[in-house]
Amino acid sequence: MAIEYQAIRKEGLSTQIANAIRKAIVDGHLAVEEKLPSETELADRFGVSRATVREALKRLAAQNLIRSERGAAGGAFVNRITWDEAQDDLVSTCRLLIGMNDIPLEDAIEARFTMEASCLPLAAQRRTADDLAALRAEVYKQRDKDLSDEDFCASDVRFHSVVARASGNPLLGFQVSGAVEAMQPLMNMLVYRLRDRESIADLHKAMTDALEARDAVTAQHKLDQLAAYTRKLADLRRVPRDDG
Amino acid sequence: MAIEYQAIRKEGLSTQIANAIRKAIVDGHLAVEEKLPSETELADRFGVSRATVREALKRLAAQNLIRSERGAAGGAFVNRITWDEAQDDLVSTCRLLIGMNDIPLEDAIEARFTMEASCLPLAAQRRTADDLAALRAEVYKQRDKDLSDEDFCASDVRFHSVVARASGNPLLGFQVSGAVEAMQPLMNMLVYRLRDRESIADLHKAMTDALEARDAVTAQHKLDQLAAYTRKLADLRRVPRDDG
DNA sequence: AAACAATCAATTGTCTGACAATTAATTGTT
DNA sequence: AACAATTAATTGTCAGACAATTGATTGTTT
Repeated sequence: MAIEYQAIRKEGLSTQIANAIRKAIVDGHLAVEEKLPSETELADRFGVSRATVREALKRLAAQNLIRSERGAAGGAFVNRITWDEAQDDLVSTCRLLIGMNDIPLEDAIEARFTMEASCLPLAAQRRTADDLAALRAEVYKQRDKDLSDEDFCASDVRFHSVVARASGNPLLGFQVSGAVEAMQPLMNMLVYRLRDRESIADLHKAMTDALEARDAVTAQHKLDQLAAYTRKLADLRRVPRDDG
Repeated sequence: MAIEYQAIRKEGLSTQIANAIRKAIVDGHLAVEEKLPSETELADRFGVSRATVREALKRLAAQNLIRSERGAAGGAFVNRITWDEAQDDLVSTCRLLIGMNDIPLEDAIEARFTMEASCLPLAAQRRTADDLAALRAEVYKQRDKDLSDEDFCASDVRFHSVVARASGNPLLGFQVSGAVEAMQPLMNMLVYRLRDRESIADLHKAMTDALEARDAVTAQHKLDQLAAYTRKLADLRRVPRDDG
């Protein structure tokens, strides 16, 4: 007779407990802002020590699923995940992926501009007056000749994040602006001469004008030019290999 | 004289330690696969107890930044983050965001098809024979009349994930196929009649043919039809409100 | 010498019990 | 009624112990 292999648990207790609670949250058995039982009670229920429960809770806290508050009315509460927090996570994960997996600069540029382009038609339709104002504010900053390269780059990233969010679709804005911001460290490696900055700011202004006129085709055209310009800068930056 | 407010530490020790180690990893001071000091040594260095160090390590492990191995040559090692793991995280975060923030079905559909569309031109250029084979395999499954609604839906999701990754850009494929997969629970709420399934499979086949012919325009056209079809199903599914 | 078994040592996983810190609620005092 | 002190519940941290795992070492047998 064949042996019935029990589903052996290689995972430690704290991992199992974390997974159990995570499942409860994801499946909606624990509502947002609901309070979990106290650590001592969880320990009793799961039949483990408090230290083990705490390690499980720390895991969940690291994923922003819960937060712990001290005091008499304290405890662990289910977090409402916000777009901003989630985007921060996405950005830092993307940056790690790029850093650890030797993503070529060209691939990153391609991904970023491809995704941004997909937002343009929607942004042209739905951009608000606030969006336009935010875009113009960034363009204004970019014309400042005393701006450091890093600040210029940060402004550039903000500009394109606003474009992504101007699509009016939070899900789309979250992912695309995340992709744009994830690229910031790579963009910081580029060197902008004064003429480059002027050209880029000009393109940004033209793009803003096109969005104001709800002219998606022109906006797309300007974005293509920006992509080409960025690729050119990336090529220039490339150090010649010393394969002697 | 103005009081010099010390940077008060509301964060607990374990959080601070986790952040310190995370920074070391992100900044590259700890290389991939490098071994961290043992828990006891970390506890000594930071001047805290082993339990506190362990909670910090659990946080990092929850973010896939490190893993812990037992045994003589064990310890905590810096993880190489893989695209698949990162995508799993992205998908589960997206699903939580959608669930907790009452994203309308239409917004989710719009985001998903918008992002997928941005991959199409690249996919038409770069699709491999393997990609085409994978696409055709899914279409074949979708023609099976005995398939459950859930399995049909899962195949549909896999089909579009392959399209996203056929763009040949890992960064783009990661984000777009993540977006597609994040939608699966929502798509599972749709009801497919037999005729719907046939129409969808037909569109999938036509899209595959277009990609094979490197015809991005036709592929885009078919994707637009799929989007329209999905929107129609979503509309039908909507239960009439009983606002009596 | 090679193969195998037993032991050892390092490390993480878990438990127990204790105390500190924080904070809401309660109680007491004016 | 307003304010102060106490209390109770809860998380945060600590110290020390033992179990479980696993690579390395050592010893034994063939």
